[in-house]
Amino acid sequence: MRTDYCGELTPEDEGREVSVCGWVDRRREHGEKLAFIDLRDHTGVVQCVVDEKHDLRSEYVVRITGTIVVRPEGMENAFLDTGGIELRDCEVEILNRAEAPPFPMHSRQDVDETVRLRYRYVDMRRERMQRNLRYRALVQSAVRGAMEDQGFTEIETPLLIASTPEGARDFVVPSRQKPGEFYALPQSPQIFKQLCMVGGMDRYYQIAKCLRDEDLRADRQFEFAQLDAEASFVGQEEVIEFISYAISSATDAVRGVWPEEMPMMSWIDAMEYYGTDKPDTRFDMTLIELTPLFEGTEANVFKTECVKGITVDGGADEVGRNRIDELTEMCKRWGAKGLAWFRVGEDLVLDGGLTKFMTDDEQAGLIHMMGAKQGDLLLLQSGDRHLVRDVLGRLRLEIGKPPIDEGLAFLWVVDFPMFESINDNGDPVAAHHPFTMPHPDDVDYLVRGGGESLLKIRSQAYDLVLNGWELGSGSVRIHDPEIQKSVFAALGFSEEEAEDKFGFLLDAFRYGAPPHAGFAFGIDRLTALLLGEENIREVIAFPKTQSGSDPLTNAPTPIDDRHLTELGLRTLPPAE
RNA sequence: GGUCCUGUGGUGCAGUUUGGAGUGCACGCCGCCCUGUCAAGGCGGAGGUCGCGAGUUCAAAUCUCGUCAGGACCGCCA
Repeated sequence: MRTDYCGELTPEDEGREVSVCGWVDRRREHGEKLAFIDLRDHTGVVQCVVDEKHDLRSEYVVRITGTIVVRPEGMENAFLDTGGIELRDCEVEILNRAEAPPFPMHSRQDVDETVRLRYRYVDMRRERMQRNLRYRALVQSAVRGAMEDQGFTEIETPLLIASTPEGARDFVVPSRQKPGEFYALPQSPQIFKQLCMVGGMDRYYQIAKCLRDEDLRADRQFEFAQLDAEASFVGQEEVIEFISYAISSATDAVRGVWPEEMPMMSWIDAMEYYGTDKPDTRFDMTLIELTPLFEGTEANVFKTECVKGITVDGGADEVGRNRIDELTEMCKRWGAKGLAWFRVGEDLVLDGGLTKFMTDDEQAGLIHMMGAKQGDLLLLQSGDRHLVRDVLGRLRLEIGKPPIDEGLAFLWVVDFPMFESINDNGDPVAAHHPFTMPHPDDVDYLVRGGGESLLKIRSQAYDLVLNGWELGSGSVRIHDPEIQKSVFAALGFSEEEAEDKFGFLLDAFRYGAPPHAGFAFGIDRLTALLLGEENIREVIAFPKTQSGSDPLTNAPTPIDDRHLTELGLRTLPPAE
């Protein structure tokens, strides 16, 4: 049926009779005896000269047979890859007619996303989705290749698994054979990959679909793909090497450049200097510690646990009063009391409502510590340390964040704490999952009811960040059942609870578990960022909307009563 | 659960602040003309419950309330 692809024809094909198949991209008619038909397939577009009567319309599916001719001088189209040639003496065979597409096929204007998703099969023909989905495939293949190179074996893990109460909300599947009982869809293959390590598979990987029933965002869908990996007899350093290699291969496949070595930063530095555990290191504007400067100050605003500030270069003029008010409102929404600001004027004189409460030394010290120069704007937060970091971190992004497609800044964040806080029952809240190995120097703090000292425990957990997005995370796992028991105990699980939820894992660890460590990163997020897309829906063939529905298939849909009965289910009227 | 933004022929927008006849622009679509165009060109035409529902008003795309859909974000996502 087809001898060649449209986009691959060149002047070297001159004289060949070829058959190409595809969709009518555009037609330019010059009376009954001459028409130019641009025929499009997934490789590109080629101009076909049709000089007989025909009835071709946009998006008709056709096969065109003709002879390749180098275009006459002056008729070339420099904007088209095949612009040097055309098909002559064309015979047109209409394989299928088509209605006019519901939106323009060219990418020069944005189209409402609901309409694109409703007609995704048409949208997919357009350049953007063709490019994105093909690059996504390149990412996956590069990642697979990199893992295979490093001795990893692909193993599939089940989709229908037991529900675990930890972590995100599970998607649940009713059991027909055991009415009233349910499977859960995996939030990640975490437990299975650890079992593979006990099973002597040595190095496992999988591009796994994971499902979490939590609200959707630009970087979150119900279901997403991750490169999931685990290796035996290795620690953090090796895992970071494995994953860096896979990520670099993917970056090379898409961007054509192998990234420089990926820098590392401790979790505590990320929090203190960037106010977040996923810093966007493409720009500076770091959080500067000012607490010592205001020790013993008379200014009430700064009589707090922590004072930090950021410097906006040239912000004194660029950031107007209205904008400052706007930023202040944002800070309040984020939980702050307000926003302290100072403009640095001529001779480094500070201008701002709070200067009258500050001594000359404090003002001079502020300028010095902030590294400020004339024309800068200084923004300060004071209060509880967690809040100061958080608010300033958000403010920093609000003011300085570059467009998502500008540059690539990978960053490994290491030395996460084991527990992120103590809840109202006095139990610690795990920062990562409860199979994470504590830092060897900190194991002694790991006691039930340890209170605040538990927060000092570092874990051997690490994240990979790209342009301020969390790409993925991993850890060295606990392989010693005794340590695992004390972590469960510290978390406030009773022996029975631990046995009930994870007994099979603890059992497995008794039969010779090797030391092991692993990682997982999101394929959707990586692909989106590599392609400069700010939304993972753009790299997913059939994504859901923010409210979790699919405009194409209308999922989710009700199921009929007979089906419900078979599953032993009954629906309740919607809650008030 | 919450905050904010958007909804106007098939598509993208303007019109809404300050109420006065479905008004306009670009693309697309349909018909006719056109033998070298390539985002072809020329002439003509069709196409609308201004998301939906209530309210205010002599009068609502425009103001108010509610609701639905989409999006960004907060919460949530071990």
